[in-house]
Amino acid sequence: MSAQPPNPTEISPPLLEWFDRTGRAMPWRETRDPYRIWVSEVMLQQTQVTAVIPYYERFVRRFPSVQALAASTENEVLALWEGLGYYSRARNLHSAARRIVDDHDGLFPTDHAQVLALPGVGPYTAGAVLSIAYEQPLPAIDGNAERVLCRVFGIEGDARRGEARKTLRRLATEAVPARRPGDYNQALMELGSQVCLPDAPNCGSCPLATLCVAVRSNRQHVLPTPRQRPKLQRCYVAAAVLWRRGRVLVARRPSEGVWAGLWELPWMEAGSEIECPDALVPFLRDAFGLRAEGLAPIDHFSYGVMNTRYRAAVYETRHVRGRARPAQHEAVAWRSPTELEGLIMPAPHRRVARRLAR
DNA sequence: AACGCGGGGCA
DNA sequence: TGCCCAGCGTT
Repeated sequence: MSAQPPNPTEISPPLLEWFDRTGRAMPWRETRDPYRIWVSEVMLQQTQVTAVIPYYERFVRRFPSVQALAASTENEVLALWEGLGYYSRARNLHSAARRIVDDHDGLFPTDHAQVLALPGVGPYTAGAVLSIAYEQPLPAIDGNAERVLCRVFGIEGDARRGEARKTLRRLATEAVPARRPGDYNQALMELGSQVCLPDAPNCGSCPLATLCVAVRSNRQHVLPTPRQRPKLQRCYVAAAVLWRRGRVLVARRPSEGVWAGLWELPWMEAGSEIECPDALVPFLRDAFGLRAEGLAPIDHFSYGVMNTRYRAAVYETRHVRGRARPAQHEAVAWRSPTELEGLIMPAPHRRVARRLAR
């Protein structure tokens, strides 16, 4: 009962027509400047459009050109990135800007291989920037576009691996039109995010419905084939708010690994639900050389990162003795809740800091 | 509170 | 190819 997949060249005309009619206005759609397109594409990685817009506007106002970005310090860039998360994106953006100035005369490269060689730029970002800014007919397959293509062409199997992956890439490449490839790529992603939704696709208003294998075989809900996902891990953490003269202890993480170089509250991981702060006391002694007493619970919340679900408990005390000396951190500091605003902190720690400032 | 998702670096 | 990185919007 398999419907015939469409010819890849049939996709772009109805899609572009739909995009011209319904495409949303976005600040980075007002420009053909490859630098701005690039900044927007990096910000849009794992972050939604509405969250990106204010960050994008602030960023290009502060750094209007690749030269301005390259001339700044990494810390300035991270400060503007604060709140967007996944800070390696900002570090890569900054280091790539320096490379563009040093090696490419300050012009965003037009050569595909040179673009792919920039830190933080992979197949998606390279295709997006080169197609949108330079009209190069390259595909830009993000998660939304992948879902649309799997449904339209009826691609079975995990599209990230094996035969399905090859098929997807071949058809995606053939489907990119020579004219308006950048608009086509944006249209495909926008269709995925606005119409071809994961759970409840709105096929009635989809410009590709008549071509779509999934629609014609009524398999919208089984395509794309779900990926195998590892089982969810659960973790427990306890964080400490240590007060001294109206300030709390924060520590700067090492420059490698998770949350590299960011400031955080003292915290530890535990194998099971933490019922009492007893485990924190020896931890604070070992990691900071501090003797804490009277830790009392003030907050708890949960957050997830990919495959792990964390349950966090926050304890505070004013009874801390000793001079803080970090064993695993690069630095420690005592900061008032207001001063914490100026530090770059990971999302869960920022949450606690904001609570202290209220 | 549970759930589901993404793109790039790197060995 | 498989792990690492380490957040948020939706339900």
